[in-house]
Amino acid sequence: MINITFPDGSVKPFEKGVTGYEIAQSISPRLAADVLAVSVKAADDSSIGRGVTRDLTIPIEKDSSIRLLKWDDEDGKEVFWHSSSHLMAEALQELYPGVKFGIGPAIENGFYYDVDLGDRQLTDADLPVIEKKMLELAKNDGKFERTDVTKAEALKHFKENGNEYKVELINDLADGTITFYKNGCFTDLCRGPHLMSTEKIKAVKLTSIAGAYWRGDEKRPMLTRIYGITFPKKSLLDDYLVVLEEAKKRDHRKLGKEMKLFTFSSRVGLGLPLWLPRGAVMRYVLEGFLRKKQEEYGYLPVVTPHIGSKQLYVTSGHYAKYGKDSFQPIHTPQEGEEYMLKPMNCPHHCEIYRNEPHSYKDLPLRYAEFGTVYRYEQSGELHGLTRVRCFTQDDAHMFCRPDQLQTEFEKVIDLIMYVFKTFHFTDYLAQISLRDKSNKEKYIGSDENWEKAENAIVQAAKDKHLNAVVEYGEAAFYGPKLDFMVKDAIGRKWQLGTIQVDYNLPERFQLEYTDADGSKKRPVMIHRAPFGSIERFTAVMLEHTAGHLPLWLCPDQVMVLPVSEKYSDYAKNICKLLKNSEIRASYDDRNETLGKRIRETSLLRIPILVVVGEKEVAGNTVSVRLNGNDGGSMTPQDLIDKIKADVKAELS
RNA sequence: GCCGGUGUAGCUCAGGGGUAGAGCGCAUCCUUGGUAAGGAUGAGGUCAUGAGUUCAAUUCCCAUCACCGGCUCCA
Repeated sequence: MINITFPDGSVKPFEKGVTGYEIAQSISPRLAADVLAVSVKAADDSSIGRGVTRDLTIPIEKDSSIRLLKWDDEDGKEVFWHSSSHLMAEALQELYPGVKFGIGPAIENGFYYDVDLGDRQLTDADLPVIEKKMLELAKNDGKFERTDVTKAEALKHFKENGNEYKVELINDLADGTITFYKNGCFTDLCRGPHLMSTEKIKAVKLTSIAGAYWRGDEKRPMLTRIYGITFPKKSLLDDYLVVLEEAKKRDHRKLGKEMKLFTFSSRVGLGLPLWLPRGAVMRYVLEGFLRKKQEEYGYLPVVTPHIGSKQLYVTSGHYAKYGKDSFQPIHTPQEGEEYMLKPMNCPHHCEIYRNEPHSYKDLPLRYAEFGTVYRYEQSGELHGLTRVRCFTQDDAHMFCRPDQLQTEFEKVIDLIMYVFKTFHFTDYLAQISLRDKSNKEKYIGSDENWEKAENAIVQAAKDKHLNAVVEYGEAAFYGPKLDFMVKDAIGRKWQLGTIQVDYNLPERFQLEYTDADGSKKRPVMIHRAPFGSIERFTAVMLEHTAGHLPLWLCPDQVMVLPVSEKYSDYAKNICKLLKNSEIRASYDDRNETLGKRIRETSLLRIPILVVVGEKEVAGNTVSVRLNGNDGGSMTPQDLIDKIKADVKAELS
């Protein structure tokens, strides 16, 4: 007998070799019907992990803690979707004989499979056909059969059916750990785990077709990637489709149009946003918000030009690394002169540092600038305001002594946390990017400095109780970094805030300070941007709020509507009164019905609506509507006080 | 840059081998309104661009460009 420990801490004895499925059956038939996989952690396993997800049919041989995974469990969903990708592969194999398979994993919302269909091209019209086939195959209750094979057997199998992609994958594997899974007539190289059978898959939606390079390498063949999602119940699919529709309504490109914030023009050029008056006002408010906070944190404002001589970027090293993929140099009437649009602000800030000699007592120096930069992003990568060719970084560079690095870093984390808290970005991902230690020659700077910087970041994150993930090999070539990612409406992650340590530029620009003993030392540089860029931040914020910006940030905080033209003058006066108190207000006395003007104000997402008519004029009051709800009647001064108080509360 | 899709009025979209439609928006007029669309009239389009097939192309074919979904990239 062995002891099985359940998540609630209870322990039950079972026969040695009992399967997860049998355990579920012993508890209840309902559980046995719902369970998808089992997470097992042997009692003698001292590793930190939560256990290994396994097939329900694999015998458990030792005392273990287990979790029976159902649909509600993220791990359960992963198994479900992974098995779904095999089901799709089976359908593809039946529909398109000779298809070759790459990889087919579960992803955050569903799964995909990369396939090589030879000369055949799939279009959206083929997706329903594949969906139908999948459901048909699923109904046949296709069991997943697991077999252990040797590397030689595995290679033989895939060489025989001519699948060079799987052969390549197997060649990278160690012998002895290879498993095959078979469902219906489809056999795949796969580590598993899988469902017991495909019959649990009751609803299928294939969402899109895309090209994807084999193994993510743009020099290798491009496979067809088919994305899909499946559910154990039809109603769950319907719910999901509704959520997707809702998410599309929050798309910042749509909101930007509706709220008249920004636009694009092909005549101006690709990826070059045009900020409309309302967007520009919002942008100024956003900048002011950060400018004020940065002043508290001891930042010094600087302003630098939008271009710099080519020599500047040769010095910084960016020309050699990125020159040919950038906007190309600007040639002037003067022979031999070349200028470049600035792709980043740091070289300019380094030159500001060099303007005068510095003492160790002056440091840290923090130069801040809303610096507009120009980057020639690949055309296929441009995306609304999240990826553009001209954008404004809320940039700052700290020049500090090595012993100040960690403190400075922590202060930046504080600032970024303040920004995220103000915008209610609670669901962010913090990622520490460190060196790939097996490949140190890729990085610039001494081993010792890297160690110090990496430790400082890890320690700072720990001190600030950041729940950060560590990624090795993701560091920039010049230093490690800490990035903050926030998801958009449909779950794509975008990097917003970033803090990067840099040993490279101080070296290249020969930056120095004089230490206490009179010797010349090299400062460490920190790049940081809490928003990342105003453009991307605006995009993500719009999607988060569905366009309902916080009151302090709204381009128009108040719209004053006279009931009829008779009360226009009163409306104008109210508007003026609000403006005198630095409240952003407009009035709309167009020849339209009140109902219509209210509707348009709502579509612009102006939060406070003031209606004035006969009653209000008589009593010198305003009738207030707040985000669509009746806010009652009050004096203009009461309204001003209320707005001031609300704004203050939002920013506290 | 690569793979797939889309491109019709300012916006959202319908249509289809015989040179175009709706709603919203815009303009003018009527209406002077009480909390999410008042009424009438009118102006707007080289049907993305360029070649080709055809008696005839906005429609079919090809190329280019832009946008959308991915991939690669992202100082």
